[in-house]
Amino acid sequence: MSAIDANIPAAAAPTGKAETILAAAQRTFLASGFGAASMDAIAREAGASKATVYAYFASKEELFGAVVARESERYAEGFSAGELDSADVEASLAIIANRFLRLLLSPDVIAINRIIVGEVTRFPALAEVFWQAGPERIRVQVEGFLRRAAETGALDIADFRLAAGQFASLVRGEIHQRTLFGLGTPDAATLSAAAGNAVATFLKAFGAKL
Amino acid sequence: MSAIDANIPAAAAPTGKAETILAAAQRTFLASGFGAASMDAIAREAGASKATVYAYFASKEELFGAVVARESERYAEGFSAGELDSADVEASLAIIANRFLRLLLSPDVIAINRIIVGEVTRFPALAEVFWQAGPERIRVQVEGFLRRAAETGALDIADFRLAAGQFASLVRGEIHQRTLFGLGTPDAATLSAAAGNAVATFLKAFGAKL
DNA sequence: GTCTATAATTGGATAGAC
DNA sequence: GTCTATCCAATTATAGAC
Repeated sequence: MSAIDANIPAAAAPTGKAETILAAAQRTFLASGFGAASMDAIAREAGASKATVYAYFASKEELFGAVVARESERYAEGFSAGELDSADVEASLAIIANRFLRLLLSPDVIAINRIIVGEVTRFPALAEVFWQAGPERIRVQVEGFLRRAAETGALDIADFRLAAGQFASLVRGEIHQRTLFGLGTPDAATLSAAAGNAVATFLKAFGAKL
Repeated sequence: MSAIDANIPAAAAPTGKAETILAAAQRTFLASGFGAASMDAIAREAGASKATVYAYFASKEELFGAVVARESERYAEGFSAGELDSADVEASLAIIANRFLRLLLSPDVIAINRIIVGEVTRFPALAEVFWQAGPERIRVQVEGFLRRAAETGALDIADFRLAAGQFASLVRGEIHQRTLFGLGTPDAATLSAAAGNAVATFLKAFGAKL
């Protein structure tokens, strides 16, 4: 695996019936959204009857919650910045930016992002689950790297928390919004360029002056 | 009106029945989302019968499209950067950042943003309408200001389009995502601080070195 | 636990009177 | 154009057999 792969862990193969149903629900919800996904479709996708689905999950809402919790957990699971070389800041930031962007733009993450934003009025608690499992964990990783890198003298940062957020914002940039809106899927070159531009601007702002 | 007000034009008071229905549909869709808003509720909100609603709009989808188009049009209508003083770059950027952030975080814009993201699979065309009317128009305004400001020698920018996008990303920052996810509403002080932080970092990256 | 069949409700859309 | 009343399809949820 290349260093800039998104490194999203594959979902565990479903073992019991509950897992099968959960996996089917996940595919259906992520593909259609909460409202457009029917329990009929989920049962069909799982190769089970609706009654069986209801034997494991009391309602559509509960099933949805279980899917979101499960998928959120996977979100940032494979995202780390701990092993990166804090001496070579530019290269390490480029790796982080590429990983982050590939994770953010991966179809599953885009899909769950869309659905949570769309249903936040009906399911406010799920957004919190997603936030803690995803964006927050990533920000912590980035902040940790920035602190280590600053110790080598390569970065000049006063507020690490703020800087980590700004780095993430620069990396997300326009391309994340555009993908969320379904306006084209960037190819690998576009994506690497976006990551590079974000790192370049971040270093112009926070790179230590010689 | 203070210089940093979001300056969102109020919707025109509804005149005919069609306008009344459109306005009612807007309130209902923005409050509940597409799926959860029923034609019954919209008719009730408009003080009309469902049959009347269908006399003006052939289907729920068409009505939704009309609402999104109308609301998108209002989005960036009141956002301008044309009158700002390109000599005082920092102050002008602060004004832009504050206007932009207040616009982005206003309840109506957040609501329509959520609903478009949530329904992008079902209504891909609406996202394009929204993008052109909103984010794109704002980026153009920002890019125009950066070009004028660069002529005074206060900014050192190679790619204006990119820089405008990065400025917008820095301003949006974490706070926009958090608000979209319904995780708290920032007060005025938080908001001004966020705008200030974005401008400061942008100028560290692109301010002309003395 | 799992299925088939069905109840109960909701919600999009329309017919027909005025 | 507007209303009341209604149709019909879809969907959530469950009863009852095995």
